[in-house]
Amino acid sequence: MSEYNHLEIERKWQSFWKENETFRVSSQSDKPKYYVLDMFPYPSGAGLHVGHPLGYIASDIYARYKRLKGFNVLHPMGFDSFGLPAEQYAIQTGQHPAVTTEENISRYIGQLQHLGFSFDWSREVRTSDPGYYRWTQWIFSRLFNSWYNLAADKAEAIETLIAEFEKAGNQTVQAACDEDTPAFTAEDWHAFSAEEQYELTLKYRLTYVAEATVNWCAALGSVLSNDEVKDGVSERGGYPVEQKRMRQWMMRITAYSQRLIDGLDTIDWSESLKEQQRNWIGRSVGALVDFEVQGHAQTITVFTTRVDTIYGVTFMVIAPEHELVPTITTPEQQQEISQYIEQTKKRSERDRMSDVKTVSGAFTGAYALNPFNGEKIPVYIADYVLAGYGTGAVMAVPSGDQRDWNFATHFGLPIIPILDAQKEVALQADPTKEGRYINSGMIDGLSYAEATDRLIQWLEANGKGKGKINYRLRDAVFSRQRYWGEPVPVYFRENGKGGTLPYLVPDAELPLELPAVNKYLPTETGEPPLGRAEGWNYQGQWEYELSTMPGWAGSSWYWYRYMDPANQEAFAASDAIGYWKAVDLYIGGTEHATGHLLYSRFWNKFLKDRGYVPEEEPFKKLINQGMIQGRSNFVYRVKGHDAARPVFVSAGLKDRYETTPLHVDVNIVSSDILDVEKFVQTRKDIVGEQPEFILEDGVYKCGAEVEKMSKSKFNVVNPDDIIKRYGADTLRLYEMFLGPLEQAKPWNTNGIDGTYRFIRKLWRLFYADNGQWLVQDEAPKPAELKVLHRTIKKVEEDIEHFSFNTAVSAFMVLVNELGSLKCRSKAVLEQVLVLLAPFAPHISEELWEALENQPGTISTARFPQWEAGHLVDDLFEYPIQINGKVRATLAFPPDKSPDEIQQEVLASEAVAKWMDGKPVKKFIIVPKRIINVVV
RNA sequence: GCUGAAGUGGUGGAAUUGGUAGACACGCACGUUUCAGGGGCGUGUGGGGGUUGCCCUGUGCGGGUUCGAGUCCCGCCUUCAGUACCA
Repeated sequence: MSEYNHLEIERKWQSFWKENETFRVSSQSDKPKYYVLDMFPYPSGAGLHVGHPLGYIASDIYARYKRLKGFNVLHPMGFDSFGLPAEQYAIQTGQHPAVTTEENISRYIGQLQHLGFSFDWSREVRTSDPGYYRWTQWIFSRLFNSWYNLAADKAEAIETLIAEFEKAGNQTVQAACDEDTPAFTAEDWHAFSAEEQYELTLKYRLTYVAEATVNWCAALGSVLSNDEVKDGVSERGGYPVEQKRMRQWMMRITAYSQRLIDGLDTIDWSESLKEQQRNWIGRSVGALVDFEVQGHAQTITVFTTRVDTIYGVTFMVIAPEHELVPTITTPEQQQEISQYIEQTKKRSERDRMSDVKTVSGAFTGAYALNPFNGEKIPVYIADYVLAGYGTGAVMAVPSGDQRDWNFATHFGLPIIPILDAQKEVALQADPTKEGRYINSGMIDGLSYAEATDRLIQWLEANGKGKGKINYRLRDAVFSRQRYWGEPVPVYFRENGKGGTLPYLVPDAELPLELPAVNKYLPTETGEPPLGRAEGWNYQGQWEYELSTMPGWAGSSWYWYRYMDPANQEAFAASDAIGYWKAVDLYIGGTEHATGHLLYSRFWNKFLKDRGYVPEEEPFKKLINQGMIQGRSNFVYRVKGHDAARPVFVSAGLKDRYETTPLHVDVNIVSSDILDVEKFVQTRKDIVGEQPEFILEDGVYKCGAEVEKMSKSKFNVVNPDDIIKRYGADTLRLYEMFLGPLEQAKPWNTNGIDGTYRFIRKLWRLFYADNGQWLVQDEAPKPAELKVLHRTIKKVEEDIEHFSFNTAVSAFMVLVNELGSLKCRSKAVLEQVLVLLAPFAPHISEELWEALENQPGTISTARFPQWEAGHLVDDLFEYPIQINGKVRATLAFPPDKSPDEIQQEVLASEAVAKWMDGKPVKKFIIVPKRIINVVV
């Protein structure tokens, strides 16, 4: 083939790779391993758009590069195939989600293959395969059979906990457990029935059942996790979400809070992503302080990060939901309190968030006593205190906290300054930690750090409180009231007291397969869809759990399955895990920061604790590719015309009319100029019978705006069309060339011709326009070697830094220069192909094959290793600055000593002319840069 | 409010981390090719001036350090992303 035909070449090599299983990788090799992973996609019905492949192209370039560098590279792909859209579609059409999913996956695979990715498809996984979710269920069972030993700071088998209970009850055990766990001794334990003992262990297991306040989305018929709720509405669909108490499966992720924070320091992720996780976990160091309530036996415990402000406390505020509210409210205040609680309940979460300015609250009539000075302070309730954070009670310090200050001002409560460095606290709060304490009893005159230590010591010595680290992270809700997800491998058996207890389905009986149902909706009694399944019970008598696992279950361990995807005995064989260990490079979007990426780290740490995997962190390095946004085009319809005879005005003239902008399909717009004919043909719905177009400069220009790429905005660009027109190699290069990988950018095809031109220029280094073969077995010219090795070095560095856009630029320079040098040398052009193979694999393979097939040349190994680049410099030209201005240029060999250079420079006529006979004050040589002379 | 990132030509973006700012590409202009074309090739292209193998100016704004600053320091402004009655 002597003409560049991307369609033919790409088809040829894609089937070559497929038939030869070129990218199949073994888990046994003498080579060093490298694991490159993409976040696997949910196979949606819309197929891929040009934004999706961005990360896959980057990872593919890196994987191919690593192979050329002699690594054994694991680079798999699979599908996160449980999810909402297939189920919604099933509800509408009755088609089983498995069918929809299968169709979508086939389409995805086809599209991915057309991009020329080097995935090892023999390792493909799908989370909705029973052979896969068997092991998701198995991991769930391991979590159920584990507890978190705080003393050892790791998860252990539940048996070790039971052994402790038998020896010493639960008083010496340090464990992460439910707050309502009662105390018992070894004797108590032995006196309990088997069911009672079992029930107690449920309070310690890492996955457990609880009555939890959950985000209930009625429209979706399911609960959502906190990260699936955005601004009080569901992330998918934007439906309203309300708080509801329901029985739920929970994951005790909070046991891992500190380790999830600490682990961040050991991994190579972007600072912003780590920060997002840190904020989500929300560690705050502070203290618990017990306040006695006057006239009551109970105390109210508050959490504070500023114990040092304790002498500035002038009142206390507790959440309306606080358990002591009914107890401490005085009869006189009863009505006001009830009214306030009623009013709070009516306000949705969203209202509470949007309305942060209004001060509201109610006095309970009760007084608490400051443990340090016995001061009597009134106790209020207010909705700015959240029941779910800390202890649901705060000590209010109006001089140091603006919210407390607003509250105090509104209710006429006193404000006491506590630091000499505080600004006038009558005007506003000053949260400073500077200066020395005043009005502060035992800490008067101390600094912030001294005071905090002293106070916590006092609290602990007097049993009035203690230092405490608090986390914002909540245990994760693990139930979804949906059909298309992994069944929870649990059934319920009577406990002999009228209730039921959850028991695991034995491992040998996994997978617990998803049963058939007649409809994918909740039952009439409000049970999840699985309630419709006939005979859905264990051994014919005990009902299975009816909810399924959340979307993140299957994705929280999938990288291990790729290591050994067909294994029937384990989620992956230990020698495969021992070989691949963890993901070296993970590429994906930032939207999973507080979801998938956090849960995966949690499960990984758990699996490590229980000895199933070797590494504490699953993803060593993470790159977030930026989203490719759509660029929408608009036409402007003039208002006030008959719908059958609409008038459209070109963007430049639209200000002269009253217009309605309408999205127009970007695929019939080129450089913002509308293909009017196609528009009229394809959009009968808006053009009517006789549309009129007001043109400018003879064409109709569209308006444009950057928006998210979406079908409804008519701005989706399909990679298939681009591949057809320009080829996958061009698309790959172009997406990389578009800008830095991690940066969000709107899609445009403005520069794609330049990339296509580059590919054809490369082709013309090998074949002349008339199809004649140009490459000869001749010695490379020095200039060719120079530019070649400069490029190799640059590209190597760029790939290692994921700066693919500049690497592509370097290729363009290389090909331009070799073109003008009329390079014919086989040795040089071979290297060019190796260099380019990760980026544009099809054309590289094709030209490599052509090289091999030329008579008279010795066939070498198919794609040898990447040869390290080295600089070939005979002379280096230094611009010479005299007092800041470049006045001359001199060339020196790279090994010349600085002293010799200095002598020669000063001796040279060109320089002396500008120095005017003045003495040299400074002489600076920056190697390979510049020479600077100051006189 | 807090946290993180970023402001460079008409456009996307480079700049070896303190060393000739604007690489590479798009766009545009001119030229060229027996070029039908939106193709190929070449030249030019930050702004201003000019005696046209020259000068001045220039990286959001204002200062500073340095022989030398897009890059470092201080103070502002703007944009994007995440997050928030978190005690």
